[in-house]
Amino acid sequence: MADLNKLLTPIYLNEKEIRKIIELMFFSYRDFTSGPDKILEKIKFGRAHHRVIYFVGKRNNLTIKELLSILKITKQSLSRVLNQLVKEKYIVLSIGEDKRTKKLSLSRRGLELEKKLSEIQINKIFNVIKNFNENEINGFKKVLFEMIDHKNQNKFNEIN
Amino acid sequence: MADLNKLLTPIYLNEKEIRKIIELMFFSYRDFTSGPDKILEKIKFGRAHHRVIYFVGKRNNLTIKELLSILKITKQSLSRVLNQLVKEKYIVLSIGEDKRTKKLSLSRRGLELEKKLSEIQINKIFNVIKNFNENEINGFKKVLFEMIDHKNQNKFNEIN
DNA sequence: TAATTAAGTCAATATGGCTGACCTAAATAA
DNA sequence: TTATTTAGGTCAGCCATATTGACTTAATTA
Repeated sequence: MADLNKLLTPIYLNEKEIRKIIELMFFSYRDFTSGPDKILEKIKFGRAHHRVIYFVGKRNNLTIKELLSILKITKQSLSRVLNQLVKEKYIVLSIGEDKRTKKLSLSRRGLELEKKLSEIQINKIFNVIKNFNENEINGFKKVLFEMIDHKNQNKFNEIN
Repeated sequence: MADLNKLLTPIYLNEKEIRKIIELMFFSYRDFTSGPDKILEKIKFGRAHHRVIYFVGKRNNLTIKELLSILKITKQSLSRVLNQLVKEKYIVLSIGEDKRTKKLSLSRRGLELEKKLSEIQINKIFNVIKNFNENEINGFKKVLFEMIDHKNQNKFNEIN
């Protein structure tokens, strides 16, 4: 059975090859986030601040609830980060039509920081994928998408 | 110029499309690590323990220095995690030919945990990529590889 | 009017990083 | 042979990010 498996399984489905993917995920994600991390450090922010700025920048007038459902962290965790961003005027709050809700948006200052941080990642991705053909890039995106838990794939689709 | 760019830039190199990749990286990495995280939680370990177990399992008789150069964390950070793994008998230390060095290897217990944790990620990847053709999978791997900082790509090649 | 929802807050806890300072023992270079 | 470098260890303190649990307020909805 094990031998039959070896005969019938294409090489790219071997455990050894799959383990390479595990490592590629680790190394690439680490280096993918390291650029923004360095800038954030200077202004005493962390990766969590970047995420908030990123998604607020993407969807202006996001409510806290929506943001929590994207980030999937507790409101207590978000609270610390968000309060800092509001206090330091990167993010502006306003009250929604439903007066229980609050809408988040980037200030000019916040938008500047968002640009600065995302630019690094955008450039990195651009410089990588420009050397690949459309099929390869689509393969990359489709595989990554399928690596997202089924229940969370909707979230990606919702915001895009 | 901006208009010319729009005319000449393929759609998959647009900022909007690249931002999707940023999000795919975030969501996929989060869900990729969530499986092992749940198991680790039960035995009061974290993701850092998984990494150590993973790379020691991959390369038996790894030295501390080599492990540090893969993980790129400080020895003080590694120390806490590693001491726990040794104390709880997941990892065994022995002295190298160069008597200043120590070699790390997994105990039977450690190997069992490694299997249990990696199995989740291996199965997840297997179940995703089995539905893709070889070109798409290669595209995926090649793009991920190129997302690794140049200076760190060697590290991936060394261990593979 | 009662129940639910959105948001906020206080407190305690855990994990995973970091810097800096300092130590030991072994290997290597001058 | 002595001096330097290297591998590893340790103590202390700090910071960021996350968690759980308990409780509050105000607005909406049943």
